[in-house]
Amino acid sequence: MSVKYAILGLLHYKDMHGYRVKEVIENEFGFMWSINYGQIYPNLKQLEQEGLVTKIDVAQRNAPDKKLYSITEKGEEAFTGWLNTAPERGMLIRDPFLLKFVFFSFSDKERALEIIEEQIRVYTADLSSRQHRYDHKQNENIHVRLMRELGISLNEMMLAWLERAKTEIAAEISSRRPRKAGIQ
Amino acid sequence: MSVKYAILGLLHYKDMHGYRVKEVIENEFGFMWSINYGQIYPNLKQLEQEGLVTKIDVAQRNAPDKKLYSITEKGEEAFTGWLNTAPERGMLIRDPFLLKFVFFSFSDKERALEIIEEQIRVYTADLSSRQHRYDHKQNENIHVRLMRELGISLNEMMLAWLERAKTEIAAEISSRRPRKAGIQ
DNA sequence: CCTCTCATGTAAGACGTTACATGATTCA
DNA sequence: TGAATCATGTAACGTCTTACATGAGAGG
Repeated sequence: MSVKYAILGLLHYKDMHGYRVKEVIENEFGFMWSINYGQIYPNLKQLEQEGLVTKIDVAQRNAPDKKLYSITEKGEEAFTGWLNTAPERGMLIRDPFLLKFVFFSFSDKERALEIIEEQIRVYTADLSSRQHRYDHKQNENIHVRLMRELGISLNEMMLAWLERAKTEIAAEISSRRPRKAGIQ
Repeated sequence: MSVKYAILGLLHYKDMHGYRVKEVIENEFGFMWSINYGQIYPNLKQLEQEGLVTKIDVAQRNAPDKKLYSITEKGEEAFTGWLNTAPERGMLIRDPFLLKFVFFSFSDKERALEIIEEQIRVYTADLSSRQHRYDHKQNENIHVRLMRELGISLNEMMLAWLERAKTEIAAEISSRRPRKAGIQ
């Protein structure tokens, strides 16, 4: 949907080839975006056909040739237009863990707790890598810095919530008061 | 990907028809899931073919007929198997606003602030409707209650972050120290 | 020698969204 | 009369993921 504009935005910042685009998106937008070559290369081709970017082949000595893309004036206009428009739809979180979580009342409680603990480990690792990245890169650009802070806040909030969930669910197990499950 | 299991999970809780499935998903998983009939009806058909659910037609007097689906034993097994398996991939947030946000260093600062303010209004409205739902529904099921709390926490965190972002960006504008933009 | 990184691509399939079609009843 | 709610569905179109294919150079 907006992969196109994400690429355009990166090319607006500097010329890049497809491989680098993926790298930057993974490093910078990794917590909110996933991308793969099956999206990048066809999109770059399409952007070129639409006249929003141009391509030059660059030969390299000790690495494969690459195709450097630059944004055109028409591309700049498209990008600016998109940027100044209010975003279409709101945030969507897709997390297979959260979906399972809602149904944990129907599952073996001990197994549910195990999965929660696994998840805590995952988020803890995520948080420390984000923290590390935040501390060890210069956060010169205010927007990029704020985004990194958001990633950290999100992670911290999830962890706090998971710990609370774990405690409450564990308490329910030990007090053995099976209640009727009820969604809505 | 797991729409199938979401439906199975709801049918595990009680018999439902497609229309109701959508309603429940929107109300309960609304902040992490979006769904439409184009997904539900074909999925129900497929689940039936796989023998995971069965269907009965129910005639109604003052409303159109409906097709009530029930989970089968095979369906229960499939659901339990899925539930006890560690979730595949991690959380993915898709938010067109956040994507724009990263690029706001390239945009007209005043316009960027306007968009941020719009976003604050959106999240404020979201929060109060979630708060309202939390206060006015019985939260008998611990997992459903915890999920609602997560939604509220998420909302509060986003608002706090947006307010901070707004203040910092406004401060930058008034101090007029244009810095070089830099992603990584 | 084997694996990693660099680099570009395609094809098939899964998944999701939008828009349309139908039609009765209820409520203002 | 018109809109909203209840209810089911499909077709077309987009988007995303997975898996494959290719190949050179660097480093252990």
